[in-house]
Amino acid sequence: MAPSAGGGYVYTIGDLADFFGITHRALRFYEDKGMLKPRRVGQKRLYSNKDRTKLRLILNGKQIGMTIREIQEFLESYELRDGNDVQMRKALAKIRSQRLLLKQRRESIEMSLQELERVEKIIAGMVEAGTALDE
DNA sequence: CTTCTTACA
DNA sequence: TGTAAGTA
Repeated sequence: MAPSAGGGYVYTIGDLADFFGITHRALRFYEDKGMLKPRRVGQKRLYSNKDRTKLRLILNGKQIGMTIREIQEFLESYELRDGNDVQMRKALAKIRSQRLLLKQRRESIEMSLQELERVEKIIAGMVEAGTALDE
């Protein structure tokens, strides 16, 4: 992470990828989607602290279950600095619906687990009793 | 289809 | 870097 003339830090694509634990390809993917616009110096991309913040927003968005399109919209209003309230309300709604979704999945998984356990006991009992052997 | 990852040239 | 194939 090299400091720029202005005092702000700049990052290479590898710096950011390592920092956030993603690949350079993901960064290019987001760039193709117009969510990141790193400054170019020749071939190289140089990311500013602002880019880093945007990437964090993208990753946070992913974590709460936003689609790329939703994140794009979120970033748009973030950049425009308007609709901040609306923006946060939407994010909050997304968080709540995602929590509900994950809880439902957990319920479903727990039911599957219980069913598996039930069947496992039956089969284990058969094996132990020799009932499973066909003869 | 979406959202990347991996890999090759 | 473009592309293609694989993934979940």
